[in-house]
Amino acid sequence: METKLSHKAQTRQRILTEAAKVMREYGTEGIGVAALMKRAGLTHGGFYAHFTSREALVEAVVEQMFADSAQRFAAILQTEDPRQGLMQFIDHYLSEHHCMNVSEGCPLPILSGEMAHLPLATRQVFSQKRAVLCSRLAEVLKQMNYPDAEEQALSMLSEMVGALSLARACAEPEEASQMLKVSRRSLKKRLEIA
Amino acid sequence: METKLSHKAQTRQRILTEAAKVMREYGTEGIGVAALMKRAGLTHGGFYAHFTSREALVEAVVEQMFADSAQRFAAILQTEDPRQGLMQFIDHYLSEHHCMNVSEGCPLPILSGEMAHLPLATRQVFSQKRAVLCSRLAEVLKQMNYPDAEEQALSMLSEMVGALSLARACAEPEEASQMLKVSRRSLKKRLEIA
DNA sequence: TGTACATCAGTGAACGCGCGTTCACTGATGTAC
DNA sequence: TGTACATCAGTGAACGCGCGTTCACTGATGTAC
Repeated sequence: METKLSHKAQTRQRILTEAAKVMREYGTEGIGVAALMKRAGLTHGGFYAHFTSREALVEAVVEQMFADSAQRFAAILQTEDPRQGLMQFIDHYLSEHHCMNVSEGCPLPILSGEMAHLPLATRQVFSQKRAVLCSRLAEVLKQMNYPDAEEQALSMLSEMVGALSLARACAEPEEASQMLKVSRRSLKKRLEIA
Repeated sequence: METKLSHKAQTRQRILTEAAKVMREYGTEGIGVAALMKRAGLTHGGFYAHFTSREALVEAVVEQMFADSAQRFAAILQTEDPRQGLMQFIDHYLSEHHCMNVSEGCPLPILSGEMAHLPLATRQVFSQKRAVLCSRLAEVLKQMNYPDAEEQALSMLSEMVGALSLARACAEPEEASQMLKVSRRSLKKRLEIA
C-alpha cells in the first residue's frame, strides 16, 4: 500500500512539475489536459485520478510555482551579510537569465495579470504567497535597520515585478536589457547599497 | 459612397471600442468573436467585413487601448506646473479607482503578462507605445531638471505597473489599498515631490 | 510458499460544447441613364 | 424624376476542430488464507 501511495504521489508531482513549467511559459490557459498528460508520459483520462478538475490543477500549480521560487530565493538571500543577500536577490531577479527563462521564473510577473480571471481560491493562494515573499524581504531590510522595512519591501517588489514584466514584453532584447539595468541601479540607489 | 464608408468605419470603431473594454477586463482571450459581435449589436459573420482574423482584431485592440490611455494621461499631465502634473499622474495611476475599474485602465499592467503569448506584430505595437509613454514621462521629469530623466521615468513606470498589478491580484481590498498607498508615497519620496 | 481475490492507477473511445472561420444570401444604399 | 442595376455591410446556417470531462475497461500490485 505504501509503495502504491508513494507511486501515485510521484505521478501527481510529475504532472504538477510539468504543468508549472509549461504554465509559466504559456499561462494557465496555455495548455490543455490532454497535452499536459502527454508531456507527463500519460494519457488524458488518468488526469482525474489526481485532480478533480482542470481548475483544481491550476490552483495546485500556483502553489507549486511559489514553492519552487521560495526555495530558489531562500538560497539567494541566505548569506551572512543581509546587504549582500539583498544585492544578490536584486541582481538575480532582474537578470537577463530570469527575464529570458520564464519557465523557471517567479510567478508574480507571470500570473498577476491572470489573477483577475481566476477563481477566488486561486487568488487567495497567490495573494498569501506574495505576502510571504514580502515578509521575507522585509526581514532582510529589518536586519539592515531600515525603519520602514515593510513598506520598502512592498515598494521594491513592485518595481521588480513591473520592470521584469515590461522587460519581457519588449520587442527588442536590447530594450529589455536596458530596462533591467536601469531598474537594478535604481533599486540599489534608493536602498543605498550601491 | 462617402456615407457608406463612414458608416462602415463607425461600425468598425464600435467593435473596437467594445473589444477594448471587454478585453481589458477579461484579457485578449477573454471573449470570442460571436459574443463580441453580439455586444456590438451585430452577428458573428459580419466580423470578417472589418477584420481579417481574430488575431488582427487583437492587434488593433492593443493600439486602441493605448490610444485611450494616451488621451487620458495627456489630460492629467497637461498643467502649467510639471511637478503638479506628475503628482496628479501618480495619484491617478495608483488610485483605487484605477485599480478597481480595469475596463478603463492602462494597458501596461493588463497586457504585459500576455504579451509573451501574442504574435510579434502585436508585441511590437505594445513595446512601441510603452516607449512613447516613457518618453512623455521623461519630458516632464526633464522640465523638473532631473539629470537622469529617461532612467527615472523607466524606473517609476516599472514601480507603478508592478504595484497596480500586485494590488489588483490581492484577495482582500484592504491589502490592495495599502499596496497603492505605499507605492504612491514611495514614488513621491524618491522624486522629492512629497 | 502458492493461489484467489480486491484495489485502483492508468487507458482510450466517446460525449457535448464553444470556438474561429466560411459562404451563399439579403436588402439597403448609391450610381447610371 | 423615375427606373434598372451594382455594391457591399451584415445575416445565419454550417464546417472542422480541440477542449474538459466521463466511463467501461485493463492489468499490475498488495492482501488474505
